[in-house]
Amino acid sequence: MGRPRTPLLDRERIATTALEIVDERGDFSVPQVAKRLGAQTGSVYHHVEGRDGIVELLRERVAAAIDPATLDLRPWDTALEAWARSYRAAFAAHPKAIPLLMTSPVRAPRVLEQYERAVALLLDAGFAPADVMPLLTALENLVLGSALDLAAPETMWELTASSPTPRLAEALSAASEGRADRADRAFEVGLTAFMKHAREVRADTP
Amino acid sequence: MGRPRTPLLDRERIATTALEIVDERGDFSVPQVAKRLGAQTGSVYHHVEGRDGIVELLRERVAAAIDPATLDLRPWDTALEAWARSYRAAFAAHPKAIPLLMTSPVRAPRVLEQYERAVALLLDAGFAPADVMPLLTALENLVLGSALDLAAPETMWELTASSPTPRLAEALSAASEGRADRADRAFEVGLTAFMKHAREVRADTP
DNA sequence: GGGTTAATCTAAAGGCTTTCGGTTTTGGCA
DNA sequence: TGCCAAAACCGAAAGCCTTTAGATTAACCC
Repeated sequence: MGRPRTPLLDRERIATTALEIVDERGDFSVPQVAKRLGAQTGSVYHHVEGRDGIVELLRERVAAAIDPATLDLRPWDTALEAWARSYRAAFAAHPKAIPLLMTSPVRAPRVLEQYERAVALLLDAGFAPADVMPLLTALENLVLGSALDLAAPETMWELTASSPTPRLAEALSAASEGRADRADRAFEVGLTAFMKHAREVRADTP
Repeated sequence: MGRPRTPLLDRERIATTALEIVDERGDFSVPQVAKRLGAQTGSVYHHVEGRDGIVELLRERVAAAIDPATLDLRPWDTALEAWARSYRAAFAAHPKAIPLLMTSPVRAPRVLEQYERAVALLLDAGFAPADVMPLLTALENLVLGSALDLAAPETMWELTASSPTPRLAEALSAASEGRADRADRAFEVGLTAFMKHAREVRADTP
């Protein structure tokens, strides 16, 4: 009891452990984190703003894997596309964490900076100021929607050949892929559509 | 105590009450539902498969507002676009419920039927069988991603003029809309992009 | 060296989910 | 009509969880 010679806890270790648990079980609790770090439940609250604080830490941790260098690429469309892929890949690396993190968007300073640079990228590329936010928001929606898809269990589309939905079954078997492949292809479709549209919007901007 | 003359609980009333609470507070608990219906907590479990069962009920309830008649429209692109709008509107009607419902997609029979018909719509319109699921999944991602956006609090983009992200602030003020407007416009951007791409895919199909 | 701050523990309140056994009513069937 | 299984509810309890508060000891700064 009392203060230990070498600290047991800090935000870093709490975040790492919580993410570890989430990767394993799809969820976490404060007592679970504490136990794994050899501490008591209450002690965790000295380092973190409650359970929600830990979730926010996880959001930042996962989003830290988004590669900011993608936004240095040129031309603008190459950069934007690479950024979107990196954004999605960051979440795909922790599929079990997605339901926990998706409910509110990432707005850590680290990511806000990237939005700033993405805005600059589009403005400098000649987009009209009023077009920029709707486009970036649509891209974010695409990324997050696809990430959500990645967390959906396979069994959702498990249909027998004799199901009452023969044409759905037909379309599923025509794709003949696992759910990861299907999720990837759907993301590619959405991204292709978005990029094409973005290029047209820019071409139509005086 | 004992069985009451007129039942206090049934799945219908439980779902209605839970949705009511979620619309007010953004979340619900079984004791809250029970109390509002004048019953004890444990009694609820006689009608429903635990708390998760209630969430599934809410998912179905909200998705029931998707208008299946949209899929009767022709030509195919008018139908698909109307369906997507109706799909999103169903969730938009309960913004506070979105975080609770988004974590796994709706796969109630009622909605599965609509997927079946959407598949038929695209196949009959001349799409290649292998293209259908990726397209529909991408559309679903777009709808769910945009719904998620709808649930995000305004404060997320609250930036002062003197923020360290001047160009983001510039783009936000150029749009000069509330968050609901911005979410709507982003959905429109995504939907426009998707529909245009879908038409091209079909045009390229032999 | 002494006082302040930091990190931990113990303890407890209050909420949640879920299960179980008891009690009363209902509805079908002999 | 009378009986009995099933249905619907209550009461209670187990075992989680989140969060707060006070006590205890170590570290740090002057």
